[in-house]
Amino acid sequence: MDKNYEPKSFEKDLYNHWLEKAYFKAHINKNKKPFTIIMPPPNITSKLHMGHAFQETIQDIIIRRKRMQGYEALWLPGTDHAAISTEAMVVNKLAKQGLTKEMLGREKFMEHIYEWYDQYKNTIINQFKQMGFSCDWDRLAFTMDEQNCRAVRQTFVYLYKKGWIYKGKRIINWCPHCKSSISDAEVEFKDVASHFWHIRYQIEGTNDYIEIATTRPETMLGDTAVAVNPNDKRYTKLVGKNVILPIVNKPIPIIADDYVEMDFGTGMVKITPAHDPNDFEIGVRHNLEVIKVIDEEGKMNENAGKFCGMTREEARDAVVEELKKLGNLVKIEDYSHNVGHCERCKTIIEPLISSQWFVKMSELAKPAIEVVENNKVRFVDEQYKKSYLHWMYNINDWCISRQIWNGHRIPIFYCQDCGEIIVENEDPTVCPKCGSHNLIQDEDTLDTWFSSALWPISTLGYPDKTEDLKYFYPTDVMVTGREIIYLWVARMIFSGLEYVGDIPFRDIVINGIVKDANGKKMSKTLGNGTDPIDMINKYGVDSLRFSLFNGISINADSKFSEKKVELSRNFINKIWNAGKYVLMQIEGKEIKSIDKVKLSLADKWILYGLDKLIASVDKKFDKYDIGMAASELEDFFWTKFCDWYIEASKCDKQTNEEGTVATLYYVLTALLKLLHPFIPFITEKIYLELPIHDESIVISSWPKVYGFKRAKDFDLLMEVIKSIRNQRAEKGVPDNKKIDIIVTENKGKLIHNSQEYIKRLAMVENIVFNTNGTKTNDNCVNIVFNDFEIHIPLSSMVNKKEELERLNKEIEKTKFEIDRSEKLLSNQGFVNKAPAKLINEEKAKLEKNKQLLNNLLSKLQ
RNA sequence: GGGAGCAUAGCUCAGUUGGGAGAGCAUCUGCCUUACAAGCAGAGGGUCAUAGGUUCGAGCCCUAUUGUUCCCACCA
Repeated sequence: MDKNYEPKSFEKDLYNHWLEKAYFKAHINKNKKPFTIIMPPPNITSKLHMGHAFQETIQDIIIRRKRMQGYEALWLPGTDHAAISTEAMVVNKLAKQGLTKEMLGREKFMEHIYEWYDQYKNTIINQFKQMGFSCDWDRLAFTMDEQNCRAVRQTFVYLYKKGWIYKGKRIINWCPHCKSSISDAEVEFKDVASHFWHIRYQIEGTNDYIEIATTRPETMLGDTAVAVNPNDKRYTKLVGKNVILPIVNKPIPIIADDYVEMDFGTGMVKITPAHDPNDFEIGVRHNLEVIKVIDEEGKMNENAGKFCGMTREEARDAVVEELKKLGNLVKIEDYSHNVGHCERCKTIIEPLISSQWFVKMSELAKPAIEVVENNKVRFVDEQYKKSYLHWMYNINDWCISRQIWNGHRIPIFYCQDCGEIIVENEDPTVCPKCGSHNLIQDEDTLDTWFSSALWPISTLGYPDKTEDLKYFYPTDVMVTGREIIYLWVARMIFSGLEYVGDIPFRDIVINGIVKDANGKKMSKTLGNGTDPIDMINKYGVDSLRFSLFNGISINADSKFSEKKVELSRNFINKIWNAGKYVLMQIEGKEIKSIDKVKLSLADKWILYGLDKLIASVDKKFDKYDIGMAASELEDFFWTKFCDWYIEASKCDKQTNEEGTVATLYYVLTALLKLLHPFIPFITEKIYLELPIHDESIVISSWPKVYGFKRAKDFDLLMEVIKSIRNQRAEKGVPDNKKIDIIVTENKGKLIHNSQEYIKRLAMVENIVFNTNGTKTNDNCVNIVFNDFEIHIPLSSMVNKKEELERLNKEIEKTKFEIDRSEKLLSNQGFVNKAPAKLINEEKAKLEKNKQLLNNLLSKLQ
């Protein structure tokens, strides 16, 4: 092995080797249980960011352990076509060349889209490979590939024929500048300073007026009602009457609807069903006429009368002027409120009414609620179960049509001659009703989530009933972000249940967000993100991976900092050096089985500790508590294995080399395996250097608890060593100066048998045993244990007064402990109600401390 | 506006079914001890956000308050 840890020198080669050996490929194997993770597909054109690095590594860690545990482990990767954002990027690119979608036409435009995909598709995949992800790359899927197209088509046809897809009206977010509908997610709400215009409406047939307040006076031209809260006593009498809509001079009804808040504005809301989503809903409930007054360019249309042709902004001023002239404007108030803007061009969104396709949700939701309620599908973090169920109970029908060209085109064909609607698995060429060939396909595409919803089944072969589906499905765990529980997770659940009759996954792990060092979300616009590739180039993949997990909870948000990567690199460097040392020790030696050798105190201690570690790490893994598993492994490797065991083994190897070699090999091998899911490269690198090893750590077996006996004595010995070290430091003895100690051993032979450990680890030159009861207190620091005493003659440094003070402090501490135990044990409530185990422990402590106190007091004489 | 999470050492966070407050970093001290100075050894540092309650016993359970983060909705 090289002297220094240089990750770049081996990471790439190891990964390529793993690929060549096909370790990540999963096959149907009836002798093994499958374990399956389907990767949430990243946007095909995206670049690796910390979010990916984190979320994907979680899956890699889980799947690598399962593979080692002997499961047929499948991690199936894929990419998403991200219809809207890709279309936007391509439109922008074309705009720079002076081109628009419309100029090119649908077919040519789609060619540009696919060119774009081809250009970028390998970036993210190659970066995933650089991260060491153990996916079965031969199964790489794409939400627009042939398999997914068939799955989408057949699902659509199935739902349509079942009557669960229908056309309905809905308000969409329309960007008058981009001339496109945009999704809710692409609407940016910004606080805008504006006004509240108070307008009075005459009540029909009276001289009474009501007053409403609005931020959008220009939409009043399309008003078809005024609404009040049904519980608003001020207005109860007015409900059912009409008011005269000013300017338009038309009677519109006053209706009652819960949506209206009594104490906001005047408690009266003008209702414009064509230009406001909430008003639209109210319109549906009350059967109101829908009058569109603004067109797709953001201009007033013919329904706006004399305002026709004005922009929204011009019309607003003109309407206000007109109201003023008519005497209907009561007052203008300053007001700032949230207004939706187009994320890309910053134009104010115009909500417009339009025809959209919907999926009826009521029937699909039922089983999807049931499986989560009864934990067949389990949110590992229970808090999400509640919000999932709440959303599902109140689910709205799903609007699946999008007015863009990129994506799965809606497979609905219209006969231009007889109006027949044709929905089949194959594109029709002739109308089955009238025989016409004059057919056109719906212009819209499907919501990207329509194909994503099928992801766990389509990637395994759906709509065909494949062997893969039978073997690998339902998958085991889905790891994803909390912002897409509704958009994606929920839809995968009802899709799996409806289309293949089973849940898509058993466990759902919702991972947190990796934020910057200040706790801010990493974002492109803020420029506070760290490129994972930079970290890899500087510190290596393992360091980055470990830094993302060490000590964090994967369900909580975490803070990333380069410092953490550096610290992880330090740990991995420690592994490198420890590996180097162990290899030096065991090189050329016969490595005997651990049950065939004589074990030293230290050997027994580390082996017992390893057993406990394995059990604990397994428990944490099974709870998906992998961040804690990582830090426990680090602590064991560094503190117990390196700082204590390896140092102690330097004594043992003189007298019991066979045991030391066997233990070093056994423990290091197990630790490398336990660490492998987190840091695959260094663990493989060292593993392959071991004199005895399997073909690769990737496919080696996960460590199991052996059943070693506890070695209590070494724990006591550590206390002894620590107390000597402590006294040396307290008295200012530098580490390079060896000292002599005197030991009085009243009971047992622990110290007698452990002299080499003490000498080496506490920097002691000579140990003298005080066998004849000589008084050794003078000029000594006396460390008192139950069975023995350590006297450290530090004549030049020990001040008798100081030593007396130190002893008194020890005595006080022990007295305090005794007092505490006695109080507790005389408390009837405690004795009656506390568990027996605890009471016995307390009694034992009390006895021990009483004896210790006697020993200490004797030192004062 | 609705819902959820978090609040523990200067910083980042652990703290399993309630049973004596933990780690790492940072700080201070001493060491180049032949795997490792990207290291080794030692030390100091906390009214567990606040106020109540349940209990023999509360960082942990209950209630309220404050601060903070996120999700959903976007309000005329």
